[in-house]
Amino acid sequence: MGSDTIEHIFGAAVCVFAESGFERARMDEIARRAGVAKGTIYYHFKSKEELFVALMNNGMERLTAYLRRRLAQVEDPQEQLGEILDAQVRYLYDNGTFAKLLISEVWGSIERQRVFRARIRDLVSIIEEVIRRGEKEGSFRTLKVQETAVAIFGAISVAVLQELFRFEEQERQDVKEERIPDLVRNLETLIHHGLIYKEAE
Amino acid sequence: MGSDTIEHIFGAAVCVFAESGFERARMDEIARRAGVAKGTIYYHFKSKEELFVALMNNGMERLTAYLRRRLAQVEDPQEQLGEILDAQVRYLYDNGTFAKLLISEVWGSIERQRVFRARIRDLVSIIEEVIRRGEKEGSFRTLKVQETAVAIFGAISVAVLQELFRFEEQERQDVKEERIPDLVRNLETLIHHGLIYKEAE
Amino acid sequence: MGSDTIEHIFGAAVCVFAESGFERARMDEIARRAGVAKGTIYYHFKSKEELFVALMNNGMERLTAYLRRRLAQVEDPQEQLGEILDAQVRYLYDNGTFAKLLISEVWGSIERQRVFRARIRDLVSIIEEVIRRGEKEGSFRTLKVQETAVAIFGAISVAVLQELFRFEEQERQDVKEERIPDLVRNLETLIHHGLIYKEAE
Amino acid sequence: MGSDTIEHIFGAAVCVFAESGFERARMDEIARRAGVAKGTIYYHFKSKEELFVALMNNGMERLTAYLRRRLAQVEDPQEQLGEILDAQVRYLYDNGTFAKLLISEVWGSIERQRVFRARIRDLVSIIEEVIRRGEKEGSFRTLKVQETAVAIFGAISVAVLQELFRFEEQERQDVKEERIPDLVRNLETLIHHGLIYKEAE
DNA sequence: GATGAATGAGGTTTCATTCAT
DNA sequence: GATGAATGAAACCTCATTCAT
Repeated sequence: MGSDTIEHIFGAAVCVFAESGFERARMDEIARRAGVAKGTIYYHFKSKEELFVALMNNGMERLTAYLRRRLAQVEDPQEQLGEILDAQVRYLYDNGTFAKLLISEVWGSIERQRVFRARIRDLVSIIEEVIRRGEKEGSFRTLKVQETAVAIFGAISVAVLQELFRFEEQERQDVKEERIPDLVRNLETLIHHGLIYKEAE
Repeated sequence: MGSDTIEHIFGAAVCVFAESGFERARMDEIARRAGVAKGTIYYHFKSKEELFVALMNNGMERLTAYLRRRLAQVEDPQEQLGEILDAQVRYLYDNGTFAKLLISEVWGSIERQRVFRARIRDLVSIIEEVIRRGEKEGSFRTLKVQETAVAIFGAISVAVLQELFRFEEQERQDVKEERIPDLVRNLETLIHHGLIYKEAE
Repeated sequence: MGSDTIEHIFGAAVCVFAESGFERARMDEIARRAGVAKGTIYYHFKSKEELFVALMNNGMERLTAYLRRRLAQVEDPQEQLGEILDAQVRYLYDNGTFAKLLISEVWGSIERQRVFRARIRDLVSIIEEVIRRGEKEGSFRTLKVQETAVAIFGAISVAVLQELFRFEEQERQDVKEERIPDLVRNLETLIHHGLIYKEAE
Repeated sequence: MGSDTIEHIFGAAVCVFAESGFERARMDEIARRAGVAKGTIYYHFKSKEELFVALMNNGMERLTAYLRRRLAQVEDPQEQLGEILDAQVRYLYDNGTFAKLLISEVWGSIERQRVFRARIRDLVSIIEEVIRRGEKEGSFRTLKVQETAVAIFGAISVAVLQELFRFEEQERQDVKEERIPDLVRNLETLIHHGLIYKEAE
């Protein structure tokens, strides 16, 4: 069936793009792994670039949706921040390929940032909203909302990525259930309360 | 003088690599901007890869040295963390090209992480040392040292990068002196004290 | 009705072939403009080549038929030559797309000349017959019949083509009724009497 | 030597383009026949298109120069027209590959006509000048100058092309010295005096 | 030390054609 | 009769690297 083909292409593409990066990824390899002819990819996507953009949009939309779903489950801003941390760590950990691409291909290139501007906005603004609500409520410190949200996003992403690079695929699955809560707890403490034990004033 | 040639090549290479990324960067373009023939680059560097590695090592060494120098100027761990924040923000802001490469080419690729493992260790361990000292002293919270250091590194890098992408080259110089302190102050508060205004217990 | 489909395909094909030339013409585009699926074209024509040949044969047959019809209306060889001139100019002018293909795809390629040999013969021999009749009657100069016929054919075709390229589609319709007689009159004088005003002897 | 390489590429390109037409001509084949690597062609010419344009400009410039040289040898407009006929027939006959390309690729395509507009103008205007001089002198009939020049150009080109297609390469060389004068004489009579033996009035 | 013409493997993309529905 | 998703051969072009000067 038609939709099946696209699924296969998507599946193969995430892997190959993540393994090799956008430039080094070869359409041949994507086709081979998807079990379709090279031409078939071009029947569905105009170019390598378009395939990549479709893929990343898909991944970012799903991450956004997942974050919003998790967010809806709690009311208190502090708890919401916790949910976001846990959700983002979990999603990036489970979609390691996507995480790599997000950092290396989207975050580090101005052209790509332009292409994905809207989706990045969506993602960052979820964190922003929580920060704003916390501030209004009086439980959060007053900070530059956007800068802070981006920094939090960066802290989580880079931390997860580093973690992913430390273990090989198989090993990762084994330790996953103990590593994720650890990671989340650590980031949560850092972001909630900071490094300094007791505030001076 | 011969060393002059290498300087020119280095200067051109950082720009081109940062503008286009490693893969898309063309040796032709580097040669053109350096004002030398393509063969000359190959006389000094065995390959594109080697040129890139030399370049990044250089940049990371300089960042490391700069951080250490700044660190030596204060004693208190909390102030040291402040110095690191300011130093890293400033260096990445001033070397925007290098910052981009650090995120997109080094941080996001496992092969590159392997190549630069030692330098990354150096960089991250500076933050780690400060955290350990703060903990021992009792003024810092007890956290997973490495994970925290990486998260802080990520928070700073992504925040600066985002900032860099918001302004064009020229404009950047104009607002630099007011933006950097703003950025640093915000990151400092976040990392020192976290988002939550008052600790519950 | 089925024949309707073929009409649509033919109509789209002339346009696309003429706009892009045989090689650059894409079956996709022909199908799109004909309002049918690509497979439908292949249901009716074995290949792109076959579609093209069918198309050109059709056009050449119609030109031949038209020339013969016009020729039958007058008796005198000189008048017949005039009729041919007028008829060929008119037909090529009205079927600009066909005219282009005749020059670029049929006339300029030996393989195509082989394929259309018979039709080209038909076309050229109409002119040849008139020349022969004129010679026999004594009113025409004695010349190499075939070479002369081909030269006349070329003069008319290239002149009309040049004219067609000078005006855009719409504009062409507006000036058509004044340009065609002008063109014909000029060619007629040239071919009937030559450039030289008074023969020496 | 460098210039040698370009000569080889040019030589191979005319042949391949003429044999197969622009679209079907393969760069691989041109490279093979030129005895260079494919990349070498791209080192000297940015694209297939650019190679083709360079080639045709070269050919048209040489034809123009040759026509002007021949023209300068006689004074009388009627003799000049004869020279042009002889020169053009001879050049196209000797450069059959170029002749084919002129008709099929340049003359029959509006895009190409645009690209070569200036060179085509040069070529046609040589004939125009002779016609104008003849008119002024009173020895030539008054006709639309441009249209007439184009028609003459077309008559000659198509006639030569047809002749070229009738003989294979080798055979052509053998009959060349008797065929060219025949062709020229016939065209000369046609264009000088027209088909009609005696003017009626 | 420095040059730049030449290389050729390798990549993306195109598109006529097929075939199961 | 008609469809359109799928194919894969083939073409253009890129560019890191080499080497004779």
